[in-house]
Amino acid sequence: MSRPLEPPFYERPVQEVARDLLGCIVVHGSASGRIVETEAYHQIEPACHAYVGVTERTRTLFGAPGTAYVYRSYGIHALLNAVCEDVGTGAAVLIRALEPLTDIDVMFARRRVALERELCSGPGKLTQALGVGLQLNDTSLVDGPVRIVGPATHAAEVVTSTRIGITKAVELPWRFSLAGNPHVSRPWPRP
DNA sequence: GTATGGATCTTCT
DNA sequence: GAAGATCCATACA
Repeated sequence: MSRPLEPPFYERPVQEVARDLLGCIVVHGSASGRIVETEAYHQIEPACHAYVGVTERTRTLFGAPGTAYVYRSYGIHALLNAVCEDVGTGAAVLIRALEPLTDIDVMFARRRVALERELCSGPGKLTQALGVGLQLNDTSLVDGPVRIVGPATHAAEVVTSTRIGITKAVELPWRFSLAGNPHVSRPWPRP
């Protein structure tokens, strides 16, 4: 049986949630994909948007656990996060990569790429493939329109490494991915 | 295969 | 006015 993850799942340390989200499924309409890569962000470290406190942009980050935080990156891309921990705490898990499961033909139509591994292998790519946009900011990941369902179904080891694309707090090992999965956004660092 | 720069716009200083 | 949790096309090796 699979069902949407409930708020208590998100109301835990954000690093635990990031690790446990691997293998769960993101669903939007009839399109879905398995989470294979995540990153944790928390207000205590400067790479997180919430580090500067509550602003119009970051308000969602301090909201209820299990809420979607969608924001625009580099003026072009929409990035999907799952808000974690208590109300009033700015913490979220960035969904960085998915393994496409259903409605793959629709994803190809949205993405206009040739290879399946190019559909969702990056945080800006997967939102485009799923049709997730900024209008879904501050919506529920429990009741939809975008849902994350569990329990996790995968047999792979979880690899921990450092986060990607940031300039502050780069040393924190808060990136989690499934070992050997071809749909991750970047290869893993050498052992 | 790796390297570089452009696109494009919100947010905060 | 500058920077940013990115992606893609293009150039070169």
